[in-house]
Amino acid sequence: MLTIGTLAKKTGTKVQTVRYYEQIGLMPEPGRTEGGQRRYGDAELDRLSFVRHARQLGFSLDAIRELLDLSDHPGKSCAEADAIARRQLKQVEHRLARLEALRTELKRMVHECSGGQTADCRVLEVLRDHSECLTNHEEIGG
Amino acid sequence: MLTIGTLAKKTGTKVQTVRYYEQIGLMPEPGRTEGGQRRYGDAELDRLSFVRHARQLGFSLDAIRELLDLSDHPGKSCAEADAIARRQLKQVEHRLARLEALRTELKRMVHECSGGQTADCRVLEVLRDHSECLTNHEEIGG
DNA sequence: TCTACAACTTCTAGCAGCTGTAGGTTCAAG
DNA sequence: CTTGAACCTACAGCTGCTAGAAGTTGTAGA
Repeated sequence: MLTIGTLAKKTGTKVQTVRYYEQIGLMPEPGRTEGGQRRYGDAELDRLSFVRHARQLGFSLDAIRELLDLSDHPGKSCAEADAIARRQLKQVEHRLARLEALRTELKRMVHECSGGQTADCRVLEVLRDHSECLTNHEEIGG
Repeated sequence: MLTIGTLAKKTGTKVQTVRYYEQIGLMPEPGRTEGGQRRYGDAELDRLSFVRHARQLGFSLDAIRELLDLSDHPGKSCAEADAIARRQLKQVEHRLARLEALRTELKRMVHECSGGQTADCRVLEVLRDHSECLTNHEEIGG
């Protein structure tokens, strides 16, 4: 039986985060000691590892909820899990494209800065005048 | 003189966001009509455009605050603005590297999914077992 | 067995950067 | 003068945690 601290350490999670996952129903309510402290078994360890790994791959908590549900029903079609992963892949590729455009623009800004006074700063100038950009970056980006 | 709605439309911002920027001191308190409605001039339009453009390039509101301050003092050295932009470029490049690793992993997951039952789903399997990953993705990523 | 103290407990608030809603007021066109 | 879109304030909510306060439990060493 693992304490919440041990479970957290084993999965690279903060204790508060484990409790948060329990609160939002992503982790089950675990058994407790007489004094009221949480104790976990291997099933919970596996589940939390799954969650953390999916988070590392950028899945949202909602997506993870779906994936966990699918994982809990081995007879279901794999298609749904596949769709979720594909959706995530699309998102990642979309963000990649955006970031690449941003990198280009930032590089250009930085490159053109001659190091004088802010009155002539290319960085500020580009920010002031959108028309100087080579790419469109309409969406909020990060 | 522009209403807040017109200002918002011209800069691709939501009305609430403009008020939010005012609240956090990123935008100045504008003049008001007798009835209490905000009215903006060209200076505010320029400033908001600057802010939005910087947001699109992924700068944080704090970074933007600094950039605005530099922009307001044309005699200052350009070095600070340059440093902020370089910092931002570094962040973008870091995120790019992460996302590229994620894309690789997601592609592999999706590619290997044969479309059967969830019991044999590669997507879920990979999530369950981190050791199947080719890359390390320790940080939270997206 | 006692003591010390790390680790646990709940509760609440805060972070970024907005976004949405409720309930009311103002402005401008017809 | 009426209508109704757009404005006003104030505050709650979003994601995914994270930090702090104030108090309790578990366990190792003396």
